[in-house]
Amino acid sequence: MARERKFTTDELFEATKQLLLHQGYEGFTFGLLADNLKVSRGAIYKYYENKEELITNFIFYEMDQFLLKLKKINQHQGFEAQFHFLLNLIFSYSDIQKLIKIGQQLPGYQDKFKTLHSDMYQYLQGFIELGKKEGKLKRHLPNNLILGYIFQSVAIPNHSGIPHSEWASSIKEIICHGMFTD
Amino acid sequence: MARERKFTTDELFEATKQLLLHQGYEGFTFGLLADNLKVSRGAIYKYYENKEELITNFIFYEMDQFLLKLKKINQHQGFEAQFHFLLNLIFSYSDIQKLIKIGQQLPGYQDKFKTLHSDMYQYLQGFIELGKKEGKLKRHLPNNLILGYIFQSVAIPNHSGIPHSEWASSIKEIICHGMFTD
DNA sequence: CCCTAAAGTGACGGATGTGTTACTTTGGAT
DNA sequence: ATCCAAAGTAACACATCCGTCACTTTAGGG
Repeated sequence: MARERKFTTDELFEATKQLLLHQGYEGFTFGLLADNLKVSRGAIYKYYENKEELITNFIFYEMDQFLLKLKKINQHQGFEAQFHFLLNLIFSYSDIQKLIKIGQQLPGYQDKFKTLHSDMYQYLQGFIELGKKEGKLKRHLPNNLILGYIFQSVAIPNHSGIPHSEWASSIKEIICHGMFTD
Repeated sequence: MARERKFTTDELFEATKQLLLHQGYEGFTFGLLADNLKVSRGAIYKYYENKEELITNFIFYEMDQFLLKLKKINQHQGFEAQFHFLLNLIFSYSDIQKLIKIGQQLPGYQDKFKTLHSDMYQYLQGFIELGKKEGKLKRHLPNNLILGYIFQSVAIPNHSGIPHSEWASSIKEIICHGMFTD
């Protein structure tokens, strides 16, 4: 009963993601996006009223995906297992941090993103507390610093082309035991 | 022999810095900048041909300032002293990482920034090697990961308002000895 | 086969940013 | 007092992006 679509929502979101990561919020335009999808600009307006609505929808979608997987952390028994699950998850969603920061730029949504972000941190407080209770994590370190530290670690640029597995395991080691020998 | 200026280069650079950090490269405009300086847009064109030239000049200036201080690292004896000097320096220049990333967006200057960046890393190789030679740093960790890690650590957002001194010393501890107890 | 409704197009008017230029202001030198 | 050159202004022409709207295309149901 209708004409065939020239792009799917998945393709739209993927193109949006790439553009956002490479151009940032201000550099993102429907023109570029339409070019990417080989479609006219007007076609996108059939689905989203404006750039803000599209980006908001997209980033909330990405965060939902991430939170969904994050909540599986409780399926793992013991702090150590949860810790490795979390690190692997963050590595596989290494772009999410950047996207959240872009989301915070959205006019009128700063609050929503702030609460979403702090909800996430809140949700992980239990994980941190478990680590401290099990005597694995140093008690005197602020919880939010520990979490921020873990999330930030994936953003370190790997210019020198070190293989991913070596890179990841090195980071894990520094997070756990530091870069000093003693 | 000339009229009094309404803004100094320092004021211009400071306003540029704030705008760049808050709006990003694409969101930065001469209009906003002129408003900030309470001056007409045209006045800025008396000194810089366009936005790209201004931003390029500004970021190179900032990096030069940073590199100048960085080179004082050799005035400190021993790895440990150099390590704390570097960390304190990075904390006091916590914006420079963001600015460098913006610089990498400058069309036609990616290469220049890449080499500048890798020069900086190159310059610090000696420092890392010293740490390894003194037996302080773990030998098997890639040098560039260690450096990237140190530089990245100041970017962790301190939302919960923990005092700077506690924040900084906690970060130092994690970098050195990790967040695990053993 | 024809009609319909969803999908897509292209051109519009408005807003904003850019770089230029002719103009005015101003302070020191003669 | 006058002149000049640097400093600043304001308006212009140009480009880009935005959101809209009247239009065309196309697949499926009757």
